[in-house]
Amino acid sequence: MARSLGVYAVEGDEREARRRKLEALRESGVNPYPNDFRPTDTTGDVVARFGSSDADELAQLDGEVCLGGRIVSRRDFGKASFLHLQDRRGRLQAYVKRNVVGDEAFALFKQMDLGDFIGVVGKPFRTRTGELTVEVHQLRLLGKSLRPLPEKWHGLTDVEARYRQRYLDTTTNEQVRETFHKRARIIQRLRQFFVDREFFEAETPMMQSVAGGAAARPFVTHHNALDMQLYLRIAPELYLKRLLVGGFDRVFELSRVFRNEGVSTRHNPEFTLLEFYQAYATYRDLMDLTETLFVELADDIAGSRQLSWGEHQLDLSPPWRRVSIPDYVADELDLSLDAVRDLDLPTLRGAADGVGGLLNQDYGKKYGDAAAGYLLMDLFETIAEPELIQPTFVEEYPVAVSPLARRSETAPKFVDRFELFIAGREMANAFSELNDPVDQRQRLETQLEHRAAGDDEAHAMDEDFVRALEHGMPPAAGEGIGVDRLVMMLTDATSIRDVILFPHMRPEKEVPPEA
RNA sequence: GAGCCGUUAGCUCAGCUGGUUAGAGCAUCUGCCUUUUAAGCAGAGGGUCCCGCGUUCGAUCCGCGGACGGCUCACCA
Repeated sequence: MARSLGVYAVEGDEREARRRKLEALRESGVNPYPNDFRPTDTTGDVVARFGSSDADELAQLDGEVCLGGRIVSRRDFGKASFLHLQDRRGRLQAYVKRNVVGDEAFALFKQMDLGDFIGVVGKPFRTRTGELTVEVHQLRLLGKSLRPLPEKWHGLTDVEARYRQRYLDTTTNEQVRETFHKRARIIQRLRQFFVDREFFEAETPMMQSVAGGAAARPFVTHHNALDMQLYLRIAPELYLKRLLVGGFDRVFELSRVFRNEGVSTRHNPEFTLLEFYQAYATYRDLMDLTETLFVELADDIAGSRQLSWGEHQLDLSPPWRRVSIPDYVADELDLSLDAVRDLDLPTLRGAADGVGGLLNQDYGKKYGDAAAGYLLMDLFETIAEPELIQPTFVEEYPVAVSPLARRSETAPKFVDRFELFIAGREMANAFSELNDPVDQRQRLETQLEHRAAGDDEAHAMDEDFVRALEHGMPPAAGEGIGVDRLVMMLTDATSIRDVILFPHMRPEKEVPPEA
């Protein structure tokens, strides 16, 4: 305790001053935290109504406006003061004069600080400099703030503080608020897009006894009453397909999944995934749908199909480029297309030598075509991904890396699948769904072999899922879209933490205690 | 998980080759100020220089270890 007094003496200084004001208010009978004030307007309403009125027009008004918000700046004079009030719609200047509000209210106002929530009633006018301002007739303290706001000019720029104390970031930085408003609108547009097309919105289990549907490590938890291990889902896929079996032939889910993996500018352990499944469609149909969706979003959110994302200038105008993996690899590395399509391991190994530094890392864990499939993917990613800047559908994936996708009828070692790349990032993953239960069981058993051989990201077996397929699933195509990355693209964010309100952080070593 | 960089007042930042008492602006406190908007003027207070160990007569500064963060890479969406 004595120690913390020393450590936090400085901040305590300002907080001490605010506490004293708080006590003084209470002693004079003022409740510093009332909840009986009802604003009838917002700053946005006032600007919309009076933003184009000149000083004379405003002078002839006889109505009042009533606002609630936080004091985010103030400029004091002896017997008057200007302040800016910020609410959900923006900020507006207010002018407090002692001879208007009265001595008592003005004395109270003098005790108010930056960061306090207040309610004001007053009349709009224009200042000498022409700024729309509310002349305050009455004011109330609605919520006392005991800690200082970040510096007014630079705002809060310390990245760590911005993420850990997002409330300060959003209070201070208008752009950040805008980004999250855009995110909310994107979520709504996504939902509406699928509802409009008669997709059923599903809510499937977040806690699963088998974490299926993707290749990723799950978070593990425990259910006490049932004394059983549960996993946070890594994907909703297997449940959404059960719904295809169950008669919902168009379904989607838009919510959180959890993957126990690294944190980076592109990864957060929990992230938002949109998955949708459409019966009687193929992955090719979903290409068209995806183009339509992205273009609608770009038009609405960014106002253009020409986007700037970090260092890249993007053009989302359809149709987008399509690239076949075996074609591309054979062409770029001057290999026999037949050998590549046949997943000929010696051919691919030889090519890997040429690419350099990419040989047999842990392909020993996999067998036969699987090893060749993984190798082909590594080859492709190494040589092609850096140039997948403009929207590109990459297609023809090896069966081994796609255990839930439908086998191609023309190239049986490949599946009917695409991934969408933009700015080198994977934005979507889609395929014609495997609805052959015999093939599905076999594929998952192969995954189990990989798992037994040490690949802890191999897919798990889900017996009930296979049983569901045995009851019959309509032919369908499904897709997953990484919503956070989509938001990043549409808001020109380079870190996923800039589009997630409360990104994952290590715990602080100590939160400063009460002084 | 690896590499590089960073951490100084509540906030934004200076701080020379290791040398007396670590500075500025904003914020806070006191006084003045009724059209300001990074308001102004005068004054005051506020620091475990991220933590620990070491080197040194002496460390915010150099070395080692650690914590947290950023970027890049790896895994992935």
